[in-house]
Amino acid sequence: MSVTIRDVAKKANVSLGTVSRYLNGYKLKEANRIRVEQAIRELGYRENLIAKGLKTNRTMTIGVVLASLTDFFATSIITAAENYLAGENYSIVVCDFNSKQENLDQKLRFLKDRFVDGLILFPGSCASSEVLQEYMDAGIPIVIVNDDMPDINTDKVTIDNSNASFRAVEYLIHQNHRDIAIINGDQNTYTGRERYKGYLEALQTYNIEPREEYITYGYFSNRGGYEAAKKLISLPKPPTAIYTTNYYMTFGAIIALNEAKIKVPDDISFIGFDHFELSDVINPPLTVVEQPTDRLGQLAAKTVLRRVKGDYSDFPVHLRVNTKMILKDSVRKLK
Amino acid sequence: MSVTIRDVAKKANVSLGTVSRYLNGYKLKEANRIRVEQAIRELGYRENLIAKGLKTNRTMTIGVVLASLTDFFATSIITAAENYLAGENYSIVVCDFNSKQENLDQKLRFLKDRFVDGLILFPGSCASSEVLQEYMDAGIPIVIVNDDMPDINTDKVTIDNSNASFRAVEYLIHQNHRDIAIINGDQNTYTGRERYKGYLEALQTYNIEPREEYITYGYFSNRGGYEAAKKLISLPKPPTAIYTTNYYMTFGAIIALNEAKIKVPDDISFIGFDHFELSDVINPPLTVVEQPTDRLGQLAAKTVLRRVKGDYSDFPVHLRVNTKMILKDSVRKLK
DNA sequence: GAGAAAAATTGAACCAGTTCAATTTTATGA
DNA sequence: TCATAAAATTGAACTGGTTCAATTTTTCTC
Repeated sequence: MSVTIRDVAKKANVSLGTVSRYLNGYKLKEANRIRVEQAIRELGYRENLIAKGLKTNRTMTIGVVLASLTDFFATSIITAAENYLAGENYSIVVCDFNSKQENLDQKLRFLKDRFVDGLILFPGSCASSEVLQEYMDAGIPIVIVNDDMPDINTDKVTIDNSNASFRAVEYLIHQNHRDIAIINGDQNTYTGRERYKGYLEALQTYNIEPREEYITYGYFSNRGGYEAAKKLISLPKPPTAIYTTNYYMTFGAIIALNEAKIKVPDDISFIGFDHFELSDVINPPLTVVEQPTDRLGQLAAKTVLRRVKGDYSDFPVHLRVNTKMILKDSVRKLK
Repeated sequence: MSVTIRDVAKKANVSLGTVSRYLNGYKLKEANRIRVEQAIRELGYRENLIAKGLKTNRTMTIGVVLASLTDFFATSIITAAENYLAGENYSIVVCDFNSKQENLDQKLRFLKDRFVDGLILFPGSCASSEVLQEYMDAGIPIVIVNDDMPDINTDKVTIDNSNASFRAVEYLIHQNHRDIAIINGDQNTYTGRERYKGYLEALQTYNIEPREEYITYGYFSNRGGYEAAKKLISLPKPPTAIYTTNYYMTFGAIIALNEAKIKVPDDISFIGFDHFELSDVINPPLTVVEQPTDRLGQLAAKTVLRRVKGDYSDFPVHLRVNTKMILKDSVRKLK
């Protein structure tokens, strides 16, 4: 049926070992090389990755596990990772665990049974899993994206979340804002805590006392952002600036401001999170903290591949990449 | 190193053929079954899918190819498909072709080299590919989601796009609207054309002459929807109702209306497309056409698996599922 | 309890590669 | 030209399953 290495060997009049060596990049005698190449071409030979995997225990496959495939931030990162990996002839097997701990365990085992060579994990709000230890024991590298999981001693790739907040709030302070509100994400998550931390640090650095009523929670959801913003603008003394710490909350908050006919930046200044298409559509264009999803994805992919190939020189590494502030027109400089 | 079927056979004191038969669901003599089960348990044996695949040419893997992993609609469908497939012990290998024809070919070949057992394809605006014919020749089933590809004779799963538009527009007509505008998607795509078609059919059915200036194009993008809406509301005689034919355009249009301080539904009625979280946040809540992404995903998965398992009884089938209209408060009944 | 039919089991051969000890070929040097 | 070292090649054995013809065991019948 299909063309095998033996067919190529016969046609090229060499042994199958020679063909195998050719395919794996070893040098052949010039004359043999030419005949092998010609045989491959003429027979239309294609490598059988399954057979290869059986002996080598390599499937050229990286597992990707995330809470939800509909999470724009995660899929942006995965896109970048997939592109990089495909260039290296690796494919990704994706599993979604629907934010449920028991699913996470199950999916991790599922992928392990499929002999993924490495794992890129977006834990979201899920705790660690004993299955991860099995990966480590089996020597399957894991890269955790944008989360910490302190009990798993492995590589991590994150944005510098607290620094992102710090710089956003610092920018507001430099524009003479003092009454700066934050719409926080879920404090049970690493990113949620870190982004809050940066906010507090910035205030502290500039000797501004944090005010409890300016610290709100949107739990990383659309509706949460909407409600938090509503609450903030109905305070007796509303803040002069709002900083939201994720895309969905940014979006919800903007809708709330629009609805209440509050003008940005005239009535209130605003810094959002994540820079997608929609920032162009909202008026005025928003000043936002942009997450370098491309770089995150590439870094995650590169790191996991480095481990797969046996380079553990800097293990475990925590790579932090900086966010970028995109200055647009949603922040007013106060007198 | 790892526990094989031979280890199990030795421990259970049967031949490896017997263990293999047990694993594949054949009946054993009671006593043997018990010993095999015990051996499997005690040794912690796990099936090696790679080895299995080598002989059976089955990888228990379905390839998924789409334009962009960040497309919410597609990923919603994929989530549902993935859940169903995982339940059947299949995994999905995902490739993103970044809306480029040459990438599509390359990714399709990439997956074929990985011996996917079937393919779920979201062609988006891409044309057919010769590689698809190779799949068909190799007997690898293909299910196309929400697109047509007339030159590929295979299964399709779509929503009933033209009917979705028809019913939305009909609903507006029943609320006594006559000046109904549409914000169309890209007419180079199947969904774009079909949704436009349903609009025209509804007008025709109720003897309403379509007006050229009410037929606008947003090309399925945020910004496109925004600009089309702006154009519509600045017409000398603006429409009394706007119907948008995709999520991103709905979003863009709403921003444009908000910005222009046009009240929905007092000044203009509105029907959007796709029902996500954000409909809850926008005020007033939008009447929308909801796409049953869960059902689409399940159907696509079920169909491809049926083919994988050799059931070609109704091949090729075009499954059309109906959209659902969610009535909220964005349409006003005219006198 | 013998003989025949049915059911269950066995294990060598196979899938398409890799690997490596043994062998052959080529290159080097005096 | 020959001995030797270095490089290239060979092919059997292996990876962990499945398959199926041959064999063994069990069941059934009289």
